[in-house]
Amino acid sequence: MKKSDKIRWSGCPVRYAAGVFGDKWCFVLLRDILLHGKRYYGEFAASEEGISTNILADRLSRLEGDDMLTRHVDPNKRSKVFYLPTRKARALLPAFLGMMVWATEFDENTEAPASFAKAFREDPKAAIAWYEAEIDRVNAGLEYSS
Amino acid sequence: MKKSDKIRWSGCPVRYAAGVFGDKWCFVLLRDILLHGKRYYGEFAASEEGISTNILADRLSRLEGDDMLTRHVDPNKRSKVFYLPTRKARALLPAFLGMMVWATEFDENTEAPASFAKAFREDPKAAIAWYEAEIDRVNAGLEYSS
DNA sequence: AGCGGGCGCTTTCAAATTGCAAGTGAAAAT
DNA sequence: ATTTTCACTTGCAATTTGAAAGCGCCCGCT
Repeated sequence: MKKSDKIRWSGCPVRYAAGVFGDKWCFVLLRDILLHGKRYYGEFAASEEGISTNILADRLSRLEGDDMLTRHVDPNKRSKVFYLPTRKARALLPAFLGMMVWATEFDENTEAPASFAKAFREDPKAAIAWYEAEIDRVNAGLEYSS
Repeated sequence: MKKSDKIRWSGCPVRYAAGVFGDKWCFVLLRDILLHGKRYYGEFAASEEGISTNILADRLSRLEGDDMLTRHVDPNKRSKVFYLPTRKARALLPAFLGMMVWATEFDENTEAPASFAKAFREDPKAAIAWYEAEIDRVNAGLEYSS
């Protein structure tokens, strides 16, 4: 069960967003899926941040329940599982990239190249389209499955 | 002490953003400050979501430590305290509004009017400017203080 | 000057969540 | 047939949360 019994974490757009990904681990999972081309459970588990597997499983199923991801058994190796971003998750890209621009400006330890923020500010639509195409490219190698 | 000992929650822009406001309560506090014109401790405490005061105090000081807010004693009534958003917090507005557009599209229980998303999509800069002006307007009534 | 109330926290303690480590069971590889 | 890989699940200690009560300062009243 979720906390949604006490307060409806919907209604207000900000509260809704907080309910879906207002959590460190959901944040980095969405990053891995939307920006780093990760799809397999094992790839998420190996993330630099070191998420533990119980939390990983929990967050993946929450995101699936919130219609952000769909789960698929790899047809070529049925012991492996991958997750694909839904349209809803992909629609977060503009906001996500906006946050990245912000972080790039204010994090003095940022490792993001200045060119990224510059490109996004000059032509946000093009930057978004570029990441969308990346997502499609990664998905293309997997999408002949249930 | 913070969790930053084990993993540096900076470097990667998404991880940095998650470190600063990847938390339900920081999310709603920033909403209240950036979008709802709240400034006083008492106003935050009275938020619809019902944050408890220990968490509120903790999050306010975290946000202050992350240079998102500055704390001020009300010169007219020195038992009251208000918080002002920094330039860094205000710079989140574009990303924040982008998330709101997203939530408005996908939350079936949204209470946000369709006109909001429409206005933002048609002229994001104008929408941002409008909220910036609101923030200035609210601050104007308070900014003759330490 | 004294006193009662409002206000911004801080403390207390139980309950929920997290995180590490060690399973488990199905499927692949050997 | 046996081992290995893989995606979780479980057990348990440690951290975090949340509701409620407490504390100290400031203000307004008398």
